[in-house]
Amino acid sequence: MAHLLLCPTHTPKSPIYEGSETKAVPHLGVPPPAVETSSHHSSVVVTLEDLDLWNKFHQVGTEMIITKSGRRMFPQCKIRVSGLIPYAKYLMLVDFVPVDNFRYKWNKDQWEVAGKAEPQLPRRTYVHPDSPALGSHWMKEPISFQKLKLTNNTLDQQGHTVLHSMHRYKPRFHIMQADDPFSTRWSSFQTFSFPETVFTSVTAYQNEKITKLKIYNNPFAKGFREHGRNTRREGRGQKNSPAKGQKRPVMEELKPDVEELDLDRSENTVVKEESLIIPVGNSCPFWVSEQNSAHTIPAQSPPPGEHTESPAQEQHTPAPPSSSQAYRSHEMEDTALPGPTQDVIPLNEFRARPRTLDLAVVPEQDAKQLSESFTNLPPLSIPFPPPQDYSGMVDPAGKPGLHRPMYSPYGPDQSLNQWMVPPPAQYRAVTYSAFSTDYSSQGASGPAHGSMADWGQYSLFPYACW
DNA sequence: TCGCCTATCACTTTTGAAAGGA
DNA sequence: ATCCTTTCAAAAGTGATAGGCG
Repeated sequence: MAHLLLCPTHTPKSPIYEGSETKAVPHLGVPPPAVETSSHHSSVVVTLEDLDLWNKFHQVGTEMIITKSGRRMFPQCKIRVSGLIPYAKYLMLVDFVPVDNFRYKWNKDQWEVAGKAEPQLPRRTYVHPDSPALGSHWMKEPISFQKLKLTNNTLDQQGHTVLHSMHRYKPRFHIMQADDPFSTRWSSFQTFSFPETVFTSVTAYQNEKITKLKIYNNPFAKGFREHGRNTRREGRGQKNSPAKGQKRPVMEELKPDVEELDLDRSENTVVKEESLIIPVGNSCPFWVSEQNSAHTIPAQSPPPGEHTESPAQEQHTPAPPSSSQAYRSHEMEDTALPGPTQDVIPLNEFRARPRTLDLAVVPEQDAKQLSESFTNLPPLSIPFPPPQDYSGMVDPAGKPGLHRPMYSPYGPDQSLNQWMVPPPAQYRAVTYSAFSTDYSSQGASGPAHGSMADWGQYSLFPYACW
């Protein structure tokens, strides 16, 4: 199985966002050693499991089904972690951030921008049910977020991650050192994301290639794979949906194409090979990099069907660790809180502004870039306002026991001692209002964001879900 | 009419309790 | 009595599709 090693504080060039459709991420036979230097920087390394599978999906344009009742992700969010302190306890969290500020539609076998994104929903952070656990536990085997579910039900009370359909998102993995859930140590908070895991949320598959990939890689779809269209369906009318007439070929028709896609199921479950290791340095304030790189790398991924030009190809090769935003991580150092009006967050000040991190660094710039890369797109009425969020909001479902303040970094002691400790394997939605006090000003990540208020409520973990 | 969403279907895998054996 | 393995039913998950809704 291929691994993608990701180290904090380095942000190598993204292989992803620009039309990686036809280009595989290069697999390096001998991964470069993970770099760790100064003592105050973490040596935590995060590897994305099933990288080959993720790459296959990413090359086509990953779609994730979201349903009212909640749907698991496929491929799964699964990471391997190393470099943790074996006897320290950590929380493992996942949340999802929009990649850009657009709503998409599937038209003529490709994704197009359909308009401005919906206002962001209160973000939920999924907490791995094993949390908190010792570093040795997390490093023992890959960490699977198998039970994480995505939903489009804004009133969801199950603690599932609520997303908008037809939007693009990216999961972020957070590692937070915490001796117990009530004493979170912000100095050990780190965030990782993988460009390969960007996906478009849909309520029904749009791209048939994705459908094929899912069917041929997901064991739960075996029935469809082996029997093709159900007998029941054979008798049904032939109405096409949801993309009427453009997709839903029967399985017999799918097979050849599936082979064309070079699907190798065994590879996805057995093959393990180091393909790309991103060493981590210490000098790269990821946030700065992320911001500054926005002018060279569109913040949003292009339509999966779109090819990009030379920049995209460059991104498929291992780049100098400090040259990119894509493989970013966020580390919070145990330093003083930054001033509330800063636009750029030095790494060592991340502690105070964790939630501005991965947020779609989009608005106007993106709109421009998008219009360039989507040559076939109709004129967009841009600029679009930046993403919106509602930090510190309670669970919209209003389930009394499920959302509670989790921590308050700006409290007297910043001890973050309000983590809830649910029983393992149990969902629990929790809200917190970290940074809400001054976040409105922090949220503005650059001049492109005209409205501070829009960014102002962006929270990292509005609430967590167990 | 179009685009998106949802309930339902038939199937499979996963899960966990119960039973049995060492 | 404890631990391990096996069995099996229930639960959960899958994509496809008809039909609803705005």
